[in-house]
Amino acid sequence: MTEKATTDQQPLHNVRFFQGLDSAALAMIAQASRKQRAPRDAFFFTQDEPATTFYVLIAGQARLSQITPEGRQVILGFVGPNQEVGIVAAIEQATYPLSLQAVTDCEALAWGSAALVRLLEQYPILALRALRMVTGRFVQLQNRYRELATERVERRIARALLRLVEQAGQCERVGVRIDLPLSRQDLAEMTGTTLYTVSRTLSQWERQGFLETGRERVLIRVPQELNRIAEDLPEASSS
Amino acid sequence: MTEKATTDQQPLHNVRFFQGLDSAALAMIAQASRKQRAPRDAFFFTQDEPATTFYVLIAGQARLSQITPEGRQVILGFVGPNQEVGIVAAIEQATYPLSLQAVTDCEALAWGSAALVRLLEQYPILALRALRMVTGRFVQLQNRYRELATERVERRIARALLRLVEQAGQCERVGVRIDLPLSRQDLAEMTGTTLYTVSRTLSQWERQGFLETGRERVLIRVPQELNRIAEDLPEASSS
DNA sequence: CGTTCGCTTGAACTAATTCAAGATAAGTGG
DNA sequence: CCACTTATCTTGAATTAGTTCAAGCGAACG
Repeated sequence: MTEKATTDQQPLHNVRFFQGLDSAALAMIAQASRKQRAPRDAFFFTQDEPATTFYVLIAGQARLSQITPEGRQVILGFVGPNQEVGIVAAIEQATYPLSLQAVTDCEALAWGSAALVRLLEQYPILALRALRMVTGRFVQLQNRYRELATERVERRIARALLRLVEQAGQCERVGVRIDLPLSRQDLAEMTGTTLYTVSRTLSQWERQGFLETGRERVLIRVPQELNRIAEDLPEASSS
Repeated sequence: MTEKATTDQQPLHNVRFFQGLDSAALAMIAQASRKQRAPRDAFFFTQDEPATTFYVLIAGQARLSQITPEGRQVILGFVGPNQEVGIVAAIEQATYPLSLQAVTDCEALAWGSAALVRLLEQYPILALRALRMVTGRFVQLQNRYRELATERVERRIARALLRLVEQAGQCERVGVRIDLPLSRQDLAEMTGTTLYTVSRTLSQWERQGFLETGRERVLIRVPQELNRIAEDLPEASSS
């Protein structure tokens, strides 16, 4: 399941968390990692288990989610190539506050808590980098919280799709495809609604020609229209 | 409006952020601060303005809130004595992601960005402490996000009240009073609902004898009942 | 080739919002 | 101290956005 990482291709220099470190440092850091693969649907870690590992995703997409006591799932977001996750492993006694599950086959570099803490001590800039990272995520989550508290479902779905375009958009001839398996249920769990409402909303948009959908597949033909819905702009007039 | 802080009473040793530092260090840190007062309703800082200052509240309670583009307010939480806020000032070029407004007369210690960064460098443990702090807040916010996405209004209001008891609960003869001016509108903005729904819900609870309310005032007589509603426990039987 | 899984759609329902009107309490100035 | 003003709170009635339930469709999969 795990193997020593190859250092000869420097996969870390695209990772924002490590940006600014020189090649020697990156090589050292990569050396301390182990490569880990996770097939689709496998969990990197699950909510409430001790936080022992920090990951940088190399390939694939993974889902950050929480399960409510009643068994309902809430999707907090996705992690893609060159994104890091699990900084909480730097904190002693911490447990993961959510689960990370591969939605496509994934490949990641992994560091244990001890190694991570050593890195933070050895390269003090990383501690500040980590702080900036978590703060950034915090701000994003705040905005989503506000969105959930104040916006209608339709707009929340539009926003979720636009975020997914940023995260995993793949340009096609006729628009942008969201390059990960995405069910109606997933979208519902991302926006705090039900799969029925998502289905109805997507159907409507499909009728209007904004997008095309299929089984776990969304292709956005006219992102501007989604943007208009998300931002409450006036409808484009033909004059 | 601001004056040099007095160091002779060491107000910092109760602040979790500085916990573990020796008295000499605390004195040094206090020396670098300035004392700042804010009368009720004054803003320490507002959303989107450059983050220049890190605060530790000494006295009073202040409200963290965001305003939506449409002008609706969302309350993210409260800050009380010995709690710190504005670590984002350590990040260059950052702006505050929300506003901090005094809800009672407040007194705080303040450090500018430069001083804060110097502290983080001088006492490396503080960087890790800051990381832990933000991570902790992040986890809390995640849970509230999940709550908002999955729970009914009644339960969200009960949870908000219980959190306020933790934050600003004052024991009275007949129960716990929430020791800050708290309108129905405030509670609505904390729970993503309307002031009407909050009013109806509190009225119902008052009829049931769980609490007493007044103008901007809530006294919780039977916290266990709120807890029952918040956690969906069975109703207490008299057997 | 049948079964599973994801998706759609209609119809009934309901939790919560919105609107409206009045009650209550707190400040303000004469 | 009282009248006046303002802000908060309450409650009913109408409305609605979104949920829930149910039934059926169609593509993928072993």
